[in-house]
Amino acid sequence: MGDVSIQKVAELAGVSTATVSRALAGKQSVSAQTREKVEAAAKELGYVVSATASGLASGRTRAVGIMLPYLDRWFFTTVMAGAHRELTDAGYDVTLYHCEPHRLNDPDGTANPRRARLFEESLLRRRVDGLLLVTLSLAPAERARLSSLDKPVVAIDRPQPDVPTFAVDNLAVAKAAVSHLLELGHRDIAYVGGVIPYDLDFQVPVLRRAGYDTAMAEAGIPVRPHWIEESEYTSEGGYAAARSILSDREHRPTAVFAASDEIAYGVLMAARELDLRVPEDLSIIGIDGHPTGSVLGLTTIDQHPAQQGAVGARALLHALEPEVEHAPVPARLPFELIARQSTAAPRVGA
Amino acid sequence: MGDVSIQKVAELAGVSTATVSRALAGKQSVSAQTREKVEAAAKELGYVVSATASGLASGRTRAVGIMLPYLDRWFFTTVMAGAHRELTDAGYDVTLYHCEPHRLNDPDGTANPRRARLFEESLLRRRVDGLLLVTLSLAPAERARLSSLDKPVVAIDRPQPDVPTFAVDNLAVAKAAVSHLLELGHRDIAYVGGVIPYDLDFQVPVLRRAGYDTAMAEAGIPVRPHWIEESEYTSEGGYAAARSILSDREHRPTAVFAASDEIAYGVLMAARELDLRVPEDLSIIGIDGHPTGSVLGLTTIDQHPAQQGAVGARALLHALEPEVEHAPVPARLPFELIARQSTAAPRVGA
DNA sequence: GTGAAAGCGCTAACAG
DNA sequence: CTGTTAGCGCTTTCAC
Repeated sequence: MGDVSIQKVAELAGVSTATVSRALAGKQSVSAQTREKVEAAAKELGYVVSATASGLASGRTRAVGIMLPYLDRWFFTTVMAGAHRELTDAGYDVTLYHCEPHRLNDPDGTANPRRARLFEESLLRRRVDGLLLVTLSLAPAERARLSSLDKPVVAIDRPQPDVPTFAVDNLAVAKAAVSHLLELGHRDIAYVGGVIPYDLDFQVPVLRRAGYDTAMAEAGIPVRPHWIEESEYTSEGGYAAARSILSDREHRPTAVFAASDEIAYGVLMAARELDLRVPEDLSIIGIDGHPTGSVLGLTTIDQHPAQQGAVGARALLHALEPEVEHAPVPARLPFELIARQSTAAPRVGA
Repeated sequence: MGDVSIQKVAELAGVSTATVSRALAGKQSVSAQTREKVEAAAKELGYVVSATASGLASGRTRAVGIMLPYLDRWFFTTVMAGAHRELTDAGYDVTLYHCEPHRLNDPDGTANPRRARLFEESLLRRRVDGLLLVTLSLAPAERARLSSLDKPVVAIDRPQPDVPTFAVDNLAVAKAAVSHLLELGHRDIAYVGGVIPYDLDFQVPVLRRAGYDTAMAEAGIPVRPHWIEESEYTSEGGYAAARSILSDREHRPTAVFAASDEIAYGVLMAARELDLRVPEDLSIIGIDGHPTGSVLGLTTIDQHPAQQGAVGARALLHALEPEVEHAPVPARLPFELIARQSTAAPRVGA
């Protein structure tokens, strides 16, 4: 096992290796009868084509790379899982590239040897036919490397110059979150979100913040600077930011819009520590659709990350196999308000 | 770029392709002078060896596979992240295999086409030099397939016959959790844990449960059957189980040992809904070291999953390159009690 | 529709 | 220490 070559299959089927190759690749130019013989022989011998040999001869590896800034964070791995399924269902193997996030003090990522090695070595080994970039910001030199590879690339969640990108409308997502609070009757709404080290171009934070600003402006509500707090995308960050916002008893908001569910968890805990009841004293809404939110009762906007991954994967498959019919790729990714117990109308006179 | 072959490097360096190959592979049998020339030429041309060509010629792909039952759950992806870093630092690429968990009604996994395809196709393409199994239970036929591959395999967190396995001492982990509660003075301790679909052999649940039983027995405390509740390893499962245990006001425990942090979150919420204060009315301890626990104030036993992944990866590297000196592999994986706010001494007369 | 033959780009003896 | 020579196992013209 593992030592069954195409040669053996050819002998057993009584045809040439060329024909075995064609038959097993599903090429049209093989008679039904021959195809059957070949398939039977392959099955009997337990033959499966060698990835390396096939790759060398054809120039196609039947593998794609998924590149992520974090390998252990829910949002990213959920996108990855969605993409992985789509890709493996289409017969591709998946190679995982960890592109460590930029540091703010190293915007080019050039000072990060792992990141440099990824672009200067790993990718150049040409182990994959295409690449899926998840929430990544690339430096110009890195983009140049990618395009020198001359392979299809698709980005998810963060636009890249010259790369087809699929993302939810982050502005609309943020506006929807704030609108939910406004419709409940809130006017004093704080925002916690913001700075992420990997976020070189600050796309998502900027858009979410912009959605907040826009929705508030449209509602004719002036925003108190004190109500806007920066936070990393973690519970700890949200906690610290919320402590700051909520500690001013005079001008305490009645609601908080957190730019992620993880941040919202931190806000939830800060509120509890300050003996603020949720939602009676404070409404909280997050963004993402993180599973723990269901048991914490967090209202959120689910952006269906697995589906985002699947959509990106499908787009890549289209590029990889233009001739094959693939499931269609939606242009706009959907999101969905999930109202739970952390939001309600503000108490009158609060 | 991407079209730079070893030939070009050889010409530029004025040596044969064989020498280029040797020099770049770091073989000893190359003069320092030649090596420098070759490296300079390779660098100038931006040459990186082709993974497929090298793999076909040498029989070694310089890639390893990581196989996981879940691609979107914190514990598994954190193990994966730890392994990934170790592997890429050693120059290997990582291919990700998703081995969908067994269903209880399909213990062999034979009715799952994706899983079948993984073992009957993907792995047989021999894209990787070795395999890391994370928390996986394999059917006999699947194990047979693996060993027919004749490649090194290392398992993490769940023993496989004939496969070197690295895992924390789950019995000791569970005993440590219960001991923590006992030392605080609790005697009425409930257990929530248990059934997982993928857990064919029920290793982890069984061991954690056994740890609970043992610790309780050693303390001479009889266990109330009502205090043992099965749960999936999710917040929802923990919530449901806790509602059941805590609803009996007569025989309510003063502490709950949850077999995972996610379960513990559910217990936390159930307690809150029943107006039980934590830890005054109820102490809760989980297992894992999940990050949200820090902000929720959950006492837990951190089992350092990233480190588990790293250790497994290192063991695999040892097997892959016996000649190379690798970082040592600890025999026993460490764990650590992290006491936070969810545990305290029971109230007197509670 | 099928076979023969020529590589794909590299590595690994084998000489020297 | 280095070059020559065979392949690795498959795919793909090019004939027929």
